[in-house]
Amino acid sequence: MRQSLKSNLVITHTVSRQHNSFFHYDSNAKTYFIEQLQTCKNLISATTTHSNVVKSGLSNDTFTTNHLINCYIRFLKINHAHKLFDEMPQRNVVSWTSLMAGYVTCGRPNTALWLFHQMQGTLVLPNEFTFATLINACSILASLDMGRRIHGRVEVMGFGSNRVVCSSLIDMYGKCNHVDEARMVFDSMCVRNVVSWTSMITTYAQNAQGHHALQLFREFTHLRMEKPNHFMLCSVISACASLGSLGSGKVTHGMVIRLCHDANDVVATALVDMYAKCGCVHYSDKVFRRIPNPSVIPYTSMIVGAAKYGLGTLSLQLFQEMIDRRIKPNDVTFVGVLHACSHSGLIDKGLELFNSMNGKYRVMPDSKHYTCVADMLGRVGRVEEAYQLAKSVHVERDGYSILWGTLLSASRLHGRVDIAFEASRRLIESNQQVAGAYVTLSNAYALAGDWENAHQLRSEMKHTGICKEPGSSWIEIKNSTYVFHAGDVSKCSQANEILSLLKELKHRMKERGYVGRTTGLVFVDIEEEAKEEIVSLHSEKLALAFGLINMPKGVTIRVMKNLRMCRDCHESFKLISDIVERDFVVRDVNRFHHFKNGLCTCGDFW
DNA sequence: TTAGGGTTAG
Repeated sequence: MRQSLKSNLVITHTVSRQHNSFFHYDSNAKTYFIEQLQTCKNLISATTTHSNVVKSGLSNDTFTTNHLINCYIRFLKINHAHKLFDEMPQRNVVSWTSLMAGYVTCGRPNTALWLFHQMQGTLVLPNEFTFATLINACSILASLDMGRRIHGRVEVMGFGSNRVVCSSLIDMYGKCNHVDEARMVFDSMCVRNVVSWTSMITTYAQNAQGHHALQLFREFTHLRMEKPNHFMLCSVISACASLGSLGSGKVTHGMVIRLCHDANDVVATALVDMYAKCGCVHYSDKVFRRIPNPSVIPYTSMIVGAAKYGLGTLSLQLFQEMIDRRIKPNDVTFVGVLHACSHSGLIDKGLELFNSMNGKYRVMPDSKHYTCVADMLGRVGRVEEAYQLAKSVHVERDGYSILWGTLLSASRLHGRVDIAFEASRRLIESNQQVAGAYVTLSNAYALAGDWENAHQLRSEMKHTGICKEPGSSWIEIKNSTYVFHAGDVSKCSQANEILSLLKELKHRMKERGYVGRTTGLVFVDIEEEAKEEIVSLHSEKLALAFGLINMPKGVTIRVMKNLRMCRDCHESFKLISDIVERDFVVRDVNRFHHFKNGLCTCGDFW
């Protein structure tokens, strides 16, 4: 790399002879070079200017060299930047911080931390820019220990109230899954801005605390200090998705449109994901089709959404479409298409895609893909093949438990107690998913009629104090959330109604040829997992059924005609109408817009 | 008068 830099300089030296007016240092030349470095559009221009800087005798000037370093970093030429840094007679805090930030940008956060270690051996002191960069490196690495140590230095050196440093700290603690520490930093801030609020909202959203994320977003909007930007809206949409909260998701979508962020691809991708997770893949598709040139991420989001909804053919069509448009799939895309094949019974196609991953698409299969294939084979009863696959691959710690957990479920489902036993043994030995492994193995014994072993395992769990938290699932109906815990319907006021509905659904599904995963075991005390399964299995259909009961179609659209909405709201309504069904729109608009004498005075959806 | 923070798919 260093050799190529020299070559470039030789070439550009020849070129620059044509207009060699910068052989001597003067301040105008310096200003000109800096402007060139800040605005140059390609590496050739950068190296040409570099050559002229050298000829003009400015190569020892710290300020100009810092600009050169940052210019090379802009083109991701970190080795060029580091060589310049090494050759500097005098480096200041900007030189150090620029190079550290460059390494973070180039995906080498560890080198940035190593540079900080080197810097501590000099007389140059770090400033708030340096700390923000270092904390960002810790965030990427999810290195809590290093992050805490740098936080300590931040406080000692008096940068603890800097807004940018604090926002980085919130993000770092969030990425390390330490929500309380992130909140402590957030609460300690005297002045916050949209970035600090976004960091905290994102922390909640990414740590399964969607309700807290939405609550904080409400607080932010009530303050009316700044408008939410696309970063914040993305996190809010993501929180709605994690909660499966369609109502909040649609309201946030309305806000996205009103604040003119609907053309942002990242926001649109978040919406695609949110609608799919809320069970409205049809809306996902509408949002997706409005993205002019979707990259691999929106495509993958749509592929995964369709896959989870059982629309395997749609997933595969989208996959083919992106290949035709020369968009390169990545590892996540393959998780999506394999998942689609698995859930739609497209085994041959799934195996064909899996086998072509490396050769045709240059994506190396990893534990996620092995698990998808094991799941795909297991679902159709090809448990032996799934078992052979799992035994033949080497996977890391987390991937290992997921892969063998999948094998355990498949073997239990198809009565292969031998494989279930081995999968459980592997999980218990690896000290992961231990309680789940005990319960599933116990169920496998019960399914095979081996009640003695089933009870013995349960006794063992009691004696050793292994306890599995009951699973739960939830649905949101008309802005209320209904939570179901495995094996406990007593807290639900509509238990009888729900159970009779489940029976009815099960009956109809059987009529259509559905073969249940659970049999008479479902209502035996020992089988809490089985109950969990039946509740989660039907929750989506339950939501639909409740929808039919409690949300009749035909909420009159005439109401809208009597209302005069402000122009913004009217535009929002028109756009949303294009995306979602009308009866929902009417409810949403009536609920979240404020009307006075038939005139919309709405300033905010919230 | 150069360097720093928050977003989307599994």
